[in-house]
Amino acid sequence: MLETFETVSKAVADPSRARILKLLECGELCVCQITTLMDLAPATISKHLSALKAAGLIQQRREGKWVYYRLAERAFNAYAQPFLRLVHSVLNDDPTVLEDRRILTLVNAVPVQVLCDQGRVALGPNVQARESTACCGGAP
Amino acid sequence: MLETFETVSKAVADPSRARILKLLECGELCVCQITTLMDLAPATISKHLSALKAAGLIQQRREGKWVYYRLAERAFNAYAQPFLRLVHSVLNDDPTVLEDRRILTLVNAVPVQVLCDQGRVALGPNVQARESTACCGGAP
DNA sequence: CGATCATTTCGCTTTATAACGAAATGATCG
DNA sequence: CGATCATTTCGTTATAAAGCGAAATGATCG
Repeated sequence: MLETFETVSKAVADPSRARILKLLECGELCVCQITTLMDLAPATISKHLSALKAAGLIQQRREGKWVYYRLAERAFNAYAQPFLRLVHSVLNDDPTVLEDRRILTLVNAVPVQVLCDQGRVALGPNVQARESTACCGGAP
Repeated sequence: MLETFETVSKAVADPSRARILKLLECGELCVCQITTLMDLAPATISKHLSALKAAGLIQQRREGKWVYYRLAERAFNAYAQPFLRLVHSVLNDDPTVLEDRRILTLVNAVPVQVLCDQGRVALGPNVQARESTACCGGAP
């Protein structure tokens, strides 16, 4: 029991995974969509999703070439739903989460196939690399 | 915000710290009581308490030679109370937590001064080292 | 049925965390 | 006001976790 609690709480207690959970609150996403959104390597995202799934926080579904993840609907253990409810109730005005959701609207406007082929470029000029907020107007 | 969420969730997502929180649900305890209960080095307990305090989950109070810790009553950040409520609602029939609470009754029956002097010995024969459940009837 | 391609696993490096003993701190109480 | 002693900090070690690139997997669709 304590062990399961540890698995679930540790799964939540990582910023990248918390961001993924907040994204999935808006609806299911496939791996390449999440990868593009978070600007991390596919291997990294896959490992995060694996941790969230092992914790019973998310579930997967295959459709064609893509694997879609969504928040868990059934209670796989005693802790998953309580943690999901907690996460749902917080971070809703966090800047990172808000920015993620802004980009999410751009992602949803692009066919998944295009996203897999082109990555971030497919999102157009409204999206830069994550930390480049000040790089263009910076000192010469 | 995400950073604070990380601090609080990471503080909760450790079995030792979760056990401490469950103990403090029963009332405040001083460091040497917690040290005896958990059978860990004072330095280790102190660090855990420091992490819980930095997360706004507990607060401290000095009385004489001892420092007492209790669950936080005020909301030091947006996440502490939600996490405390979650923890309060779970793990209540976890074997480790139940055993901790059993030993807690023994601890509360002993003056703090005696506990500081003698450690676990002060609790009498009903308490062994943590992992010795099967050591006495084991193979020769 | 074989090539393609999204996803996952593997191997590795870097960074973070838990635990301890020893030394430092700092409040109490002779 | 100095000794004592509970607690904290420091320094270290060992284990765990995050991230990536490269290779493996496995489902799809020519």
